[in-house]
Amino acid sequence: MINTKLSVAIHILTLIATNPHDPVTSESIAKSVNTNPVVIRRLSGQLKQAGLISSQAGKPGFTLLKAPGQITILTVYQALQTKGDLFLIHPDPNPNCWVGKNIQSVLETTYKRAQDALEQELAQQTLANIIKQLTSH
Amino acid sequence: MINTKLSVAIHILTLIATNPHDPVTSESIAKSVNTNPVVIRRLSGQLKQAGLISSQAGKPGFTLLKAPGQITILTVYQALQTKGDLFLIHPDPNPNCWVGKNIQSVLETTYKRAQDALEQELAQQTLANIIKQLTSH
DNA sequence: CGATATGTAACTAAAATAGTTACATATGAA
DNA sequence: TTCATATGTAACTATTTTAGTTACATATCG
Repeated sequence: MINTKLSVAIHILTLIATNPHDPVTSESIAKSVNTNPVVIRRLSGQLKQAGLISSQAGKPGFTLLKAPGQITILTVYQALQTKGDLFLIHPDPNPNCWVGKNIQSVLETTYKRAQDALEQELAQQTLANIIKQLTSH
Repeated sequence: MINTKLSVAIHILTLIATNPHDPVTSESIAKSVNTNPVVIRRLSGQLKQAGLISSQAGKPGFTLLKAPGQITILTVYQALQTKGDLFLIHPDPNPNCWVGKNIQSVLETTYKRAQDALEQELAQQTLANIIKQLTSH
């Protein structure tokens, strides 16, 4: 299961993108997300490292570094990803068993296809897309 | 992240499918998976409830109820699923904020597409497929 | 210089994950 | 009919993940 970090990250980027003038601080974002400002700053740190936003200690607010149409949800997803695998495989099946010995590598292939399909779809959707849907609400 | 249950369930079904004659017990499966028999029995219970296998208390072994070619990985995945959502959305964004108020429903749509893409791919792959790949190793 | 914000480390609480012990119940061979 | 053996489950524990919080160092700018 994919945790709420992606949702919060998209929430953060949306607020920054739709408020290019007044500074959107971790404090104000936290109020909108309804969480602690540190949670926001931890995520903004990852988004910053991925080159999606910029910020400076002491200076309030964040700046979007790419156009919303250029930021795909896959990019955001990958910015938060530590280990790339969506599916977990049981770690030590019995190597003396015919199935146990080979199941892991077969599952890897199976899972890779599924994950590719997921990521391909996430690559189709952009921040601009999200914002557009939000405005039509 | 999707936990190891799906991997273990596929492992279970593979062992049952490839040993139609001698009884494959939770004990022997556990040895191949390298885990506790109770872990296997818990999963077999869910596979049983999904109509994929049958068993009787006291009688050793499990029986596959469908041809391996008719069992898709999606079916197995869904047999183990308690709540259907792959992505989690942060639960209570601020309803007084324009973004906070609508972000959840927009993310739902976004995530649904991604999950659909994943599931469509999982539906393409069957137990027969897995077994075939295993034998060619 | 001081109010305010970002950047992080460290800690806590809650939930998910996986494994284990214990035991009730059904089967089938001796 | 009895007993070894297997499935079916409940209950408990340990580990890891997830999310939130406190505390504080550091940078900005009026």
